Amino acid sequence: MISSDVIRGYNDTMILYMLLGGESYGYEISKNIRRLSEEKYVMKETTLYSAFTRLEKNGYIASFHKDGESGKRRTYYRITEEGLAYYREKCSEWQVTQEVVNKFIKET
Amino acid sequence: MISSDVIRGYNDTMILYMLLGGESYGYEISKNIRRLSEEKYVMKETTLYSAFTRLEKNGYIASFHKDGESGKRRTYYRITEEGLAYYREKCSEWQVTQEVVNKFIKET
DNA sequence: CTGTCGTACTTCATCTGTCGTAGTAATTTT
DNA sequence: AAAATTACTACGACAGATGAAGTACGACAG
Repeated sequence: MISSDVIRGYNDTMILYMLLGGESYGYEISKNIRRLSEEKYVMKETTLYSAFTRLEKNGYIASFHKDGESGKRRTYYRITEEGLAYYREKCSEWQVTQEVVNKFIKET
Repeated sequence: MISSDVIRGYNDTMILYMLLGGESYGYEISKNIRRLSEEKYVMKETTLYSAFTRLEKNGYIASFHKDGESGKRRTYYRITEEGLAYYREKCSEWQVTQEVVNKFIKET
């Protein structure tokens, strides 16, 4: 199991990635992350929802409601331009991070 | 610059790696990390020293003093068997982490 | 012989993000 | 009708990173 301290800096990025394909909402994103990671990473509910608040506060995502849906009050999110820019930044940061950390890793 | 949240889970691992080559002390480790990462990562002093306390408390490193040294009170550390085991664990965890995170990263 | 720089730490207080616990409430499945 | 799943929200605790500040020794310049 992956320790959360490692992933810490990438929860937001994962969520943003999930929104690249179009709007979505908490539960769906959560399941998709789980599926995409092949069950290797499961984001905790509280982590997920607090990430939404943070991301929205930073202007990286925008929330809205769909009326006409059945009674489940879902909050949908879409990624913003700023969010996309931030995502891209994080992607290139990740490349550097990998390079750096790999220098401290002994194979086998 | 690499954000600290990403590295968070690997500061301890980096320190342990530095001790694989033999005993060392704070300032030296710090400089070596800096050098090995090609200036891409500089561990903050407070982070480094609080990591030492944690690592020692967990039995992953052991501290000692060399007498006969000039008046600079250096605290030396060496890695323990448990520390080595922990380091190896972290290394294989890192492989999984990379695989997982990479699924959420779009190239270019 | 004084001041500055580099070495080698320590203490303390703060912040951020994660996570456990718990609770609400609707819909779907059994 | 009960149980499970969906879809959240609130609250409090905790760990690790960090900024700011301070201590103290040695070397070296001016």
